Amino acid sequence: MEKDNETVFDKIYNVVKKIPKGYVATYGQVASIAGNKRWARVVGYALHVNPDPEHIPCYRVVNREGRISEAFAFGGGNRQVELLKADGVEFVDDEHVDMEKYQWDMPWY
DNA sequence: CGATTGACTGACC
DNA sequence: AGGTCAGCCAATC
Repeated sequence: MEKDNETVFDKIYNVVKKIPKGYVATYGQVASIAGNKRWARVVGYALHVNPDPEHIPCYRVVNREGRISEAFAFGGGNRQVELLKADGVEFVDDEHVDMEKYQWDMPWY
């Protein structure tokens, strides 16, 4: 059933793809769903390699502060903020997302 | 195979 | 309140 050939990265990608539009998730959140909360670093690394940016909305993944990492720059710095706004996500600051309202509450988990 | 890195988090000062 | 240190895990060189 589960393919052992899949790495943690693939699991993380799968979780990121599951993030509903209009919501954001934290690295620790994604890591927790992927398998272990301690994979927060791995999640960051996984998105860093980001083999499929078109299918992996990495811009919906933010750090625990609700802010997008500077290293994102996978499309142009603050560009991710614009994408999140387009999804209906509100910002408390130019770089901080309103986690209280838009953080993924994963209803099926 | 061993050492280093990394888009994080939490705790401590 | 804000900055710094250490810990965690997997992938890469």
